[in-house]
Amino acid sequence: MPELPEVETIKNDLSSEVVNHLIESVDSLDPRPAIFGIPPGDFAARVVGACIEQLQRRGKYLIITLSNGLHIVVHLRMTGRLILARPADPPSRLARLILRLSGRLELRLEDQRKFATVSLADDKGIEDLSRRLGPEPLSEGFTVEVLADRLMKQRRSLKAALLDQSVIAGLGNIYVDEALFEARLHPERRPSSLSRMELGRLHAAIRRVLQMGLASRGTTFSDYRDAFGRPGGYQQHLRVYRRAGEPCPICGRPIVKTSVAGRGTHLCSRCQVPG
DNA sequence: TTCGTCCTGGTA
DNA sequence: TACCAGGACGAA
Repeated sequence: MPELPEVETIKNDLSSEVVNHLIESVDSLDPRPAIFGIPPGDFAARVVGACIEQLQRRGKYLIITLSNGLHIVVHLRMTGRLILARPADPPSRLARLILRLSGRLELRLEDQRKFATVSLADDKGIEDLSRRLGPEPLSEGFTVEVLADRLMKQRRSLKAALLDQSVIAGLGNIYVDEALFEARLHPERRPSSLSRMELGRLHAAIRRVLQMGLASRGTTFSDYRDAFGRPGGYQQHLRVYRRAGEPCPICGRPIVKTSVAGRGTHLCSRCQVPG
């Protein structure tokens, strides 16, 4: 599941490889178009001939800025991958969209479960997208005060609030479970019940797990790969996610798997006490 | 605010 | 063979 650290890793990998390359042609390989809002032919007509100027990440979105003023917006959802390849490399059966670039380079969107989305946006479209999303948790502006302000308005569970991209951008199920364990907060706590000290712990935990995930180049269970097709390494450092039955690294009690906000949720029932 | 939907491979 | 995994969005 590509979350902030995974998308950031892909963005960094791709930036050094595809910036200043021309899009020479586009191949849409799925009868059900991966491209949202525009017929595949129109998509090709609007991007072929443009140069890739910049790659950015906003939340879990990867934004490819072109020389013609348009942006290709990619969301990998659960199983999407953006892989760099050479034309001679045989395409994976999972390939859905191929951008053929100058310099005999290809950028391929592969997706087992076909949830990934690609769309085209102008500057205003990117502004609208960004406005819909909450703050970037690794930015300087993401202070304890900002976190407190955004959580105080929430009435649902802490986990549901943290998964909402309009509250904070970039967190998904893995890093939310890890951050809540790190902060010793139960996922079903009401956000408004958090003390100043607990908010401080949560703020530090969110940043810490994301930074560690980034340092490990993301988390791979089965699907996630970086732009070169390599798995990440953070799964070896996870403390609760997918570790049900294993001893809590702090107190030794078995990690429990339950369901919160409709998502599989992993926690230590001794270290993370409901408020 | 919660649930169903999209989708397919892996697992019980 | 049925169910589970889950990001985002629309419906109830």
